[in-house]
Amino acid sequence: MDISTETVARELLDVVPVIMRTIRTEMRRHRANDVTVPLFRSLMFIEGHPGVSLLNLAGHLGLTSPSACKIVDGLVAHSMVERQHSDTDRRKITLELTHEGKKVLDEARINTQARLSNLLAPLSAQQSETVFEALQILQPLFLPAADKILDGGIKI
Amino acid sequence: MDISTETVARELLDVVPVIMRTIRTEMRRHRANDVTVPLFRSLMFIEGHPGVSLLNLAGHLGLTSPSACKIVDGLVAHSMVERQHSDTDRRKITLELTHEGKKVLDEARINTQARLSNLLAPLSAQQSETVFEALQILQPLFLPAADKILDGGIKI
DNA sequence: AAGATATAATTAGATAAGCTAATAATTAGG
DNA sequence: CCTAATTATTAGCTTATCTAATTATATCTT
Repeated sequence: MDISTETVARELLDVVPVIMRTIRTEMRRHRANDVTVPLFRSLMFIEGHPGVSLLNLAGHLGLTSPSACKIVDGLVAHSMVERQHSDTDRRKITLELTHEGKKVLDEARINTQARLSNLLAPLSAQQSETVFEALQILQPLFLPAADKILDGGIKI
Repeated sequence: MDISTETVARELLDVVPVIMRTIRTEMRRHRANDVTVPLFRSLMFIEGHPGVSLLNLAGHLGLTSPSACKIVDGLVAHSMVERQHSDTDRRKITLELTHEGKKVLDEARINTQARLSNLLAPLSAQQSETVFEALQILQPLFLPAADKILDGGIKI
């Protein structure tokens, strides 16, 4: 069977919003400490790239800097992230997870993954593999460009 | 290779938000006539199910009725949808696409699909098929329950 | 058949997540 | 040194969502 990219596009348009909605809802359902999808993704990225600048974060999230700035404001206000001026370039900031941030992130990750896992339980081993492969195929196509190269030209 | 549902869940959490962001952005980029993702999905559903009630629509979108109501308000205000009282039950409303709504939907569909198609162009035939299969596997798992059964018990 | 209950849609009011445009601070370049 | 460019932030707007309360209609119970 030959599947056109148009067909795949239509299917993406159909299915992705529904999955997204579920993810959002599941995340909202658990929160003792409000972690929404963008907050979660920010925490994930800062955990994996300690010391990133605001623009790095914005690039990864695919957001404008004001949007990322607001998110960081919130994370700092809730003591999940530490924001400091960079020593080498005072215009920049550096972002680090706090102990609290790490804790909240781990909890959210565990809970959301568990709930999604449950939903995926009916899948056969074969199906799980197909889905996994598909996600790995899709990821690089949709990564925001800014995500591929960090400041120093370092690929991440 | 054996992929656990936990692994798939983590991957979903990683990849789906990124795809979703792209879809939103692409949709926003084109709009001569502002069609956002929820509006688009509403138009699609009303097209496929003329005469649906507000609760039907809310169920399909996975939203509460006030949220769906607001969306419908907007669609009616822009003459994309006609809202009438049901003859058989005056509490209910019936929703129909207008000519204008059909036009806007077709345009948005064509443009967004084309842009997504472009992004998907690098895929091999094999990869397209994997992605397509994966989406078909995932869809039923994430469909809101209200979507499966309409008023009369009719499966859609 | 009247009154109580349930259901459908809406309104009101809140919050979060985005955006663009403008501003402030700092660095880099001619 | 002064102009450019870059980084972050602020201000102000829109959209999308929610919960709780309201209105109108239908159904059920005696």
